[in-house]
Amino acid sequence: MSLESILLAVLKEPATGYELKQAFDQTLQHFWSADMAQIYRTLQRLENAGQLKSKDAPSLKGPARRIYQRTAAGTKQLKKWLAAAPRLGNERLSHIAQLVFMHELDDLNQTLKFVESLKNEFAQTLKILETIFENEPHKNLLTMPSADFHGSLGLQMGLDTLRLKLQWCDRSIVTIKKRIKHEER
Amino acid sequence: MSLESILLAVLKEPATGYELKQAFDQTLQHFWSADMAQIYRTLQRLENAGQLKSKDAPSLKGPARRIYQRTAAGTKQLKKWLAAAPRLGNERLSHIAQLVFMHELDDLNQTLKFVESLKNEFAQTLKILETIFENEPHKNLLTMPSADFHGSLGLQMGLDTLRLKLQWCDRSIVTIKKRIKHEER
DNA sequence: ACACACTATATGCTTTGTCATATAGTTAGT
DNA sequence: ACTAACTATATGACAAAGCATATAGTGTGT
Repeated sequence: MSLESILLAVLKEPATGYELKQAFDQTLQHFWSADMAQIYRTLQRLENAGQLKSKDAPSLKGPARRIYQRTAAGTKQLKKWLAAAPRLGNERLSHIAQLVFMHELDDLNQTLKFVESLKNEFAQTLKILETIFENEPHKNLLTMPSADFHGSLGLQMGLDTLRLKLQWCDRSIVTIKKRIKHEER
Repeated sequence: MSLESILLAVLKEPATGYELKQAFDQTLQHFWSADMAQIYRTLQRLENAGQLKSKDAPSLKGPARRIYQRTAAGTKQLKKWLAAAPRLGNERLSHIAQLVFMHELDDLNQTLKFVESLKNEFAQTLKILETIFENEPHKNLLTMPSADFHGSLGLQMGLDTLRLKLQWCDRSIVTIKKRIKHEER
């Protein structure tokens, strides 16, 4: 399971469920999202399976924290996942589905509005990724640490994809407007 | 729920669960995938909710078919979904997660192999979409039927995205190879 | 006669994911 | 003193998704 593997990956460095949730909200969610309930339960499951261990720790502010860390068994499991072939073809792009079937609304202004709001969303996400990129100490791709290098490849994919999506929005908006004008005649 | 809505959308024209599954396998899965069990059960649920109606029909080859069709209530429900704002941020790109954490394998040749296999997958999908595109009677975007126009917007997004992903693969492969050479020194 | 592929629907079981909510301590502002 | 925001973990209930498998008729090749 991907969430299990992602948690194992992040938990090379010890962290609590709460911290993991924040990591998801900030960066991870751009390729995988997870909610609290799921994270806490998955951590428990991984500990029961011996792939994580945990210890209690006091909190500066709030209730006691439970710090999880990967075990050797967990590392083994993680590497197995990392070495597997990519699993594609489970795309879930509900917004594209919406767009494709939107002719049912029989109102191109709705389509236009929809693509414009898509553009907005993409632009916001792009901004976030750009901030992440800028805050990285852009080291040389050849000499930077391997973890950073791999992260950089992923981030670049995200940046490129979002920029393309914005272009697609712009072009689509132009086309839709043209079609609206054409309809008005 | 997106699957429900997608089924409602496709079922303007009557179809059986089997035919819907084929539609998913051929084109729909590029933005939403669903398996048989899920489709049949969702159809039943939608019928119970009065959004679809079905009738039995004999089959030329095989057991009796159950043909589903959208009701007025179903259309209403569909339009509600179509008119809603896009729901982004539920990305589930396990392959990017894999790549980002692949430094744990401590073997850039594995990373290289991984990106190469990604490239292969993307290239195959692109071929499929290009075939779909070519088999369309490329009508004028201004005058073609509205359903085709909306489909075309979605298809264009898919084509653009895949071409970009292929470019990303190529650039990444070059970079990884450079890093491998750099490491060898 | 037999195997295999295809058409066709359906159920059982399990895993994942989502949403709401309970509990509880800390900090900062009004 | 009160409230809101934040830190922190957890459970209950349910919806969605995934995987295997049962059932059964038809057509094709060997």
